[in-house]
Amino acid sequence: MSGKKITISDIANALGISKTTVSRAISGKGRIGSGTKDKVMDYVEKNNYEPNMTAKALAGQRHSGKQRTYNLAVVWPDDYSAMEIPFFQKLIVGIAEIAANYGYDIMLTMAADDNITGLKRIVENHKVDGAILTRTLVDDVPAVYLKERGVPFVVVGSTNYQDVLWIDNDNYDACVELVEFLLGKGLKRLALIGGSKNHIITRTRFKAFRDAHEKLGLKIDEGAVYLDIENTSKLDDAIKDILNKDVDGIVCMDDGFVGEVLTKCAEAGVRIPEDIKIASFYDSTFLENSRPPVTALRFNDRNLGAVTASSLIRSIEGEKVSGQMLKNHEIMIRKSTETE
Amino acid sequence: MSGKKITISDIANALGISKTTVSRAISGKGRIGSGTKDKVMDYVEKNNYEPNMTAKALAGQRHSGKQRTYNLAVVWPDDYSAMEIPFFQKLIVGIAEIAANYGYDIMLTMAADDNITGLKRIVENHKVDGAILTRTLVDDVPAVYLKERGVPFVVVGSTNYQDVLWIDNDNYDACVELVEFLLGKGLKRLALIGGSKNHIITRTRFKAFRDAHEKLGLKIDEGAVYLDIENTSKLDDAIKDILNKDVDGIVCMDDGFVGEVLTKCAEAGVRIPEDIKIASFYDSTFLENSRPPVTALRFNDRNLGAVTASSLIRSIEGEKVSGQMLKNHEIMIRKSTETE
DNA sequence: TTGTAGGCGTTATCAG
DNA sequence: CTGATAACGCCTACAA
Repeated sequence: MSGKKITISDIANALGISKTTVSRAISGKGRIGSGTKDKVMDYVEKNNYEPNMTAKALAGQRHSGKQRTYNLAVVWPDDYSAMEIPFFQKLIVGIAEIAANYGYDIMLTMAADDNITGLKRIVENHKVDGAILTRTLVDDVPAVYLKERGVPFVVVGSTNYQDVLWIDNDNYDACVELVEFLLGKGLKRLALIGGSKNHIITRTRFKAFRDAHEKLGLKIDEGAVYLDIENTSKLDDAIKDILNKDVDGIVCMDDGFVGEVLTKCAEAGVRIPEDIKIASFYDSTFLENSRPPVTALRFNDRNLGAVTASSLIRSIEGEKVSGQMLKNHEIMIRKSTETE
Repeated sequence: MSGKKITISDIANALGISKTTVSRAISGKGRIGSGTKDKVMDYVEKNNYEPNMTAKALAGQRHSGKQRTYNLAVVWPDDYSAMEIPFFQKLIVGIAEIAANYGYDIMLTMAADDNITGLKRIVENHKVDGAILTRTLVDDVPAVYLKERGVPFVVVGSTNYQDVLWIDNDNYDACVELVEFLLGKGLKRLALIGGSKNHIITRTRFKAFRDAHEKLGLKIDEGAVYLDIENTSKLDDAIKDILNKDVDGIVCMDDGFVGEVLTKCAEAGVRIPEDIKIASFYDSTFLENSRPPVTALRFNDRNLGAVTASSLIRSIEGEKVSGQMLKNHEIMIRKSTETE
């Protein structure tokens, strides 16, 4: 248990060879005898040597001309509602895990829709090599800034901007599937509750909702679509409206809406699932344990984070990578949509 | 608009002085003639020189102690259960907000109980000026490491270690209050469900649970105390046990346990609050919206983060600061503990 | 296949 | 008040 940091010089001395050889053994570059290489790797393992990224970056500066920090920025939305969503938390765990494998560390910063001073400070002080935007916007100030500035970045979610690297779950397909599932149960009048239309995800989900109807030759009831629901009072109004409307199902775009819906239904004496079915486009433990448990789409957010991080890093290191859609959803069918 | 970065050597050459002098002019350290200093600063302005943080960090590595990165490390627990808890997310929002005010940025890293390689990498590469540990452990590997290493740090929560700066909510007082509230309603046989005994918070809560009983001249039923509940199957076993035991109330240490408890009670035909009352030592929107809503302790986590950050920064900047207990809890009384 | 030497940009030490 | 110089840990021509 050495509290001390071990360097390639230490290794070189211990093994009676030169720093160069050690460097080569570790980086894998240059010709080197497999015997010596094994010896070095062995020592590295036993004394758990960790390369000093700062020195690496400084040395690399000469040849690449570029300043490297081995840090990635992760940008979180700053609105209150996002704080309740475990999505961002899971995402960052996936990001951090992969980043660590590549020797990168994570800088976290918040950004409100138009306030990106935190991101700016980090970028302009050269504290990061690239950035991950964890939410895409229709009018995406952070993305525009990073692009202008020439900073490599990836967005999590789909985007309308050109030449922006993105990684997304197949939200569209998943939502279509879930709505088809509901319609297949014979439901005919579905209400929809969702958040800000400035979030791309809201538009994607809405489109999926509509398309699923059309696919089955049905039409949605525009009057039962409630978007831009961003606080409790708007939500309460929407729910009250819905309950007066003779719908047979309520689809929530996020798990955050569901609690209030369940509460209000119970207060109004509306039984779930007998009178109205409920489903959510995003799952959480809350929906799993609510009474009744609520049908929802589950994605692998941690994996999404992992893929995002590796894409960004590869892109930073000069590789040509392109956007991709991850297929990894699952419909968690629960009591809230049961038919007898 | 030269696309090239300019270094202190460039400045030195251009001005016909030495690198040392330039360095001094820029850092403000050491004696220097105001005339030369002005010349340098002038040149710096005109050619917008930007210091190379990487080189700074590397150089600082030797005379370790003085270099400033204006970064703080925030260490998150890496276990699966923590990912579901909004506490850490709220905490970091508070931290980031205050840090930004002081010009600091946040580096986020995960640490399992004994695996602190991420933290080590950050510290040994001199990427941060200090650290915040968001969970305290009985056997606290990260804290010991930082202390040995001489890195300023603050822990969120109480700790058994000496000379460690800590900031905590008044969990003990709050828990005592809640239990007294329950006992005051005439409940006599309370069960308790909690997580790992290696977490200080678990011990604190348990002690409060016991002390509240003693204060009223009552004794707890040791057989109805279930700790180290760390996965669903253990939880299910515990609940089954409890329901066979003729208790009149169940106290959960965290909101995460409550969902399962409600579900199992419903399945067993046990009515809340008529047959059994339920309360939680930690609140969340889940408890607010569950059926029935569950009585719980609410803390201001964001504020806790803010105070933590400002304590750390002041400590980094040489001020003498000491641990403190924040008084900011509230008992959210809800239907799950109603008496008719 | 391996070693030597010099440099990446900055700061601190020690002379002038 | 200022200037050489030696580190910080790593990388890579260029030699051997």
